[in-house]
Amino acid sequence: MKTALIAMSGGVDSSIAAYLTQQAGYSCIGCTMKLYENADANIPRENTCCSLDDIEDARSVAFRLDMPYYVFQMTDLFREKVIRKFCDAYCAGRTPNPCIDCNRYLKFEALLARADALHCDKIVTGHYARIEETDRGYLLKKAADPAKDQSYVLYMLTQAQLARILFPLGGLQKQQVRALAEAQGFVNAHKHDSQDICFVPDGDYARVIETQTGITPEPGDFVDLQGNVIGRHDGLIHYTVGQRRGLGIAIGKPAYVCGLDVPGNRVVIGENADLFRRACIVTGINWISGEPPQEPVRCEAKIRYRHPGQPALLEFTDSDTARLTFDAPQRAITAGQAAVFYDGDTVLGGGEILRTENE
RNA sequence: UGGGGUAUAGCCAAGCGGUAAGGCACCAGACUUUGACUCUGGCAUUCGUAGGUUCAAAUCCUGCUGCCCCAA
Repeated sequence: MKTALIAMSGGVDSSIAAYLTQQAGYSCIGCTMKLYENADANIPRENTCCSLDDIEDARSVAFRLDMPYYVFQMTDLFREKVIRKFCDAYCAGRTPNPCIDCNRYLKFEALLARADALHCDKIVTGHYARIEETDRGYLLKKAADPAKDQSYVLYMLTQAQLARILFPLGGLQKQQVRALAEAQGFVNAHKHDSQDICFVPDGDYARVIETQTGITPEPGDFVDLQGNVIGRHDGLIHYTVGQRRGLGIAIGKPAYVCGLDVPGNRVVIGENADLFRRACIVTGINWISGEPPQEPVRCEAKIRYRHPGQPALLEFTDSDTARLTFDAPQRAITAGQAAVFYDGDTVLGGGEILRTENE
């Protein structure tokens, strides 16, 4: 009998992933990765994934499904691979996507190591994405439910990993998942979907950076596109390209962050129209098939989680670096965010946006 | 020191005798497994201040105060 290790957050999705994997005939082990401590902070929080309540929810579901269940202590790894990288990126003027690092290093890399230790054939998560096996390897594809598709945050998966991963929810609609949870009487059938950065309990990510790094951000100048000083800012880490709220700049029309000048400790302000760029450089590219193309590739590219893919041309300049040029200018292409390339429903690969490029 | 102008929410600003537009900012929700964006809602019982005229004043008149400009 095949065995599977299931990552259970305590939410409805991974619970149903566990249920479906069991129904598919796998011998299952449930587990929750404890990524950070927040239970002792006593923060009233509905949307975290590592509180004691969440672990109890996961345990409850595993118990009902009669699965062995473990909690893996991964707070050190999470701090190192996710929180620290998150802080470093912000301090360097970039805007990171911590979910991607968490997936890469924790949900898949670390989990696979645990699966090996437990002699599990597969690992299972509640991600909404599909894996398809073909004679030329595995394909990573968008989920059937476009509203819940998470293929964007999975662009870093390798063929070796894809061979051992199951995404039981990839072909389902969210509604179906909820209905299944209700039918099974799972405690979390109506639990709120997770959202926001899990280790930032109140949305104040800047404070997390300050406490984690011990660095107090230096206030500096807001400048317009001509370089005129138009105000004072609270420190670079509070801002990201495209941001409008929280600037406190009243110039009669909406003001947006158009750029971060790290050496000058300045935040450049402009209008919405000033945010559009056609091209950027993407580095650290993972190509799902394992063989990056030699020729330029037409694709649809997403430059943030909830970006509708837009047609673009991808030209590699290096084995893991490429220039991405959109057919039409895109708003707020931001360094640190991931660019993910698609061919229809299929994820070709992705990487981190290094900078925008002028044409 | 004369002469002129102007004072409306945090900022800009409409209003010109009939009982406070709008924009920006801000706040709160919604949306969202990243940061953002976006959307919806809220936001001056009061118009520098003290009086006066009037049924009725932010709107007219007078004093005072602040700021701006010109002349010295």
